[in-house]
Amino acid sequence: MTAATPAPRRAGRPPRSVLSRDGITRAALDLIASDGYEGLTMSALARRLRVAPSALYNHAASKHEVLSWVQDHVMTMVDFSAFDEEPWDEAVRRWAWSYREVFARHAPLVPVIAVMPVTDAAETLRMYEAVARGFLRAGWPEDRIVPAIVALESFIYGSALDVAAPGDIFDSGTLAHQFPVFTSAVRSATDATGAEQAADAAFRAGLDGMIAGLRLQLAAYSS
Amino acid sequence: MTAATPAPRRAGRPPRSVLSRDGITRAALDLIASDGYEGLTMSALARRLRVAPSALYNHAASKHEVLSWVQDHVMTMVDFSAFDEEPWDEAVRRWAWSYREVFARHAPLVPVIAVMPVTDAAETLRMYEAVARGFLRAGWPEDRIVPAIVALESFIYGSALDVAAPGDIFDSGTLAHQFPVFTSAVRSATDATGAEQAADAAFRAGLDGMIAGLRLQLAAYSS
DNA sequence: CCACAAAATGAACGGCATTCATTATTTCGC
DNA sequence: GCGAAATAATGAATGCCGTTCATTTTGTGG
Repeated sequence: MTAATPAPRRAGRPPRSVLSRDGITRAALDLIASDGYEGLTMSALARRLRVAPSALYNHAASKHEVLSWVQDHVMTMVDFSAFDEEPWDEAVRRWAWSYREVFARHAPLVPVIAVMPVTDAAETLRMYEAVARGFLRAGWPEDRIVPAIVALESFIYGSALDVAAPGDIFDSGTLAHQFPVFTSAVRSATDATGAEQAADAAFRAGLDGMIAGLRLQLAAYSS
Repeated sequence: MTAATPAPRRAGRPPRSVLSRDGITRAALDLIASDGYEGLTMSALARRLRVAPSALYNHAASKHEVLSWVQDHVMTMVDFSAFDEEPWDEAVRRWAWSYREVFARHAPLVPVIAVMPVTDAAETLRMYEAVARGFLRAGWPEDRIVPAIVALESFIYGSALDVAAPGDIFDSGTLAHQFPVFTSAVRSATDATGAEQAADAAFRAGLDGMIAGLRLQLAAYSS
């Protein structure tokens, strides 16, 4: 029984390639799941893949590129199936809640994804195609679809960041007496809903508001 | 004329303190203005203040704390004066546009601020107080004010990130033919408004939508 | 078969935030 | 007014990070 350590690989190209885009992406997601995004380093990634850190650079140009692979995979976790089954309002609502939940668990991706081109991000494009079809079917003018989607996405990204905020983020501390109106509003909000669901309450208010507002715009286009 | 180099400071506490919270914050903002956020390092900050990097840690516990000072100062650039002068709709609109513009120029602060407690952030609290007063005056129930503000802020933060996105972020590249509906929607949107104002169009659509939607909620509370 | 591309190792590199020992100065309690 | 303690600077060192490069081995196309 000496087969425990499988003899460290010598330098030089191995018989069969050890790394691949899919393998790296999977390992990165595993790492994120166990150690979070601060644990996702090129060294840790290489360690998990039983490879020297520099080997990664034969497949990815940079850590940023690895992050873009992760981002595209995370998009597959967003549920947009409601656009095939439900009326527009309800489909948008379900999609947005799913979208926010997924990226709340992947908040560090938000600043990356908001700026990253979708070129070659096939899964991301799959989602946009389904959503755009849903908007078109609901009667949206073609040139208003993308602005509306971007607006919803911006709200979703911002809200995903908000989920990570501590429950007492609005605690004014010693300065409370200088800002009585706001302090009182914070208190009555946390009384109405628990502090831990504050993010949910804000998301619901904003999403329902935006859906209603967009529907008004849609009605205006139709007339 | 040998007074050019003012003799490097010896080790030991100087007669009059060289550093202060305000001075560090100012230097950080200067640095950001000239070199951007990637140029804001503790070394560069120390260099600008003619001080050793380690001296900064007598005043700030970490770079993150410096960032929180910067954030609070940046908040003073947001114009919320409309809440004293205009009806609710218009005040929210002006505030939101100003807020987005400021943080579009400070996008790297967005993930920080969205999670940072406001305790001891006096300028930030000043803004919230004014906004909350505006909502109260417009007839909002006290416990609905904070969720509405958070919803608007989430949208603003997400939109600020969006401003930094490249104009051709939605270019589907070689995969375009697989996603015809979305590709066509992108084209007709960029035809209608220039690519560089895409972010503005989306922000206008979303903001007007959300304001209309929130006004509907307000009307519902009143009845 | 041979040149070249591909894919690994391992040793570097520069930059980063941060810590620590040291030194000099001020401030505060007695 | 004096001594102790807090304060605020220096400068050296630490450890981690992403990344690059020379080298070695293996696969592959002309």
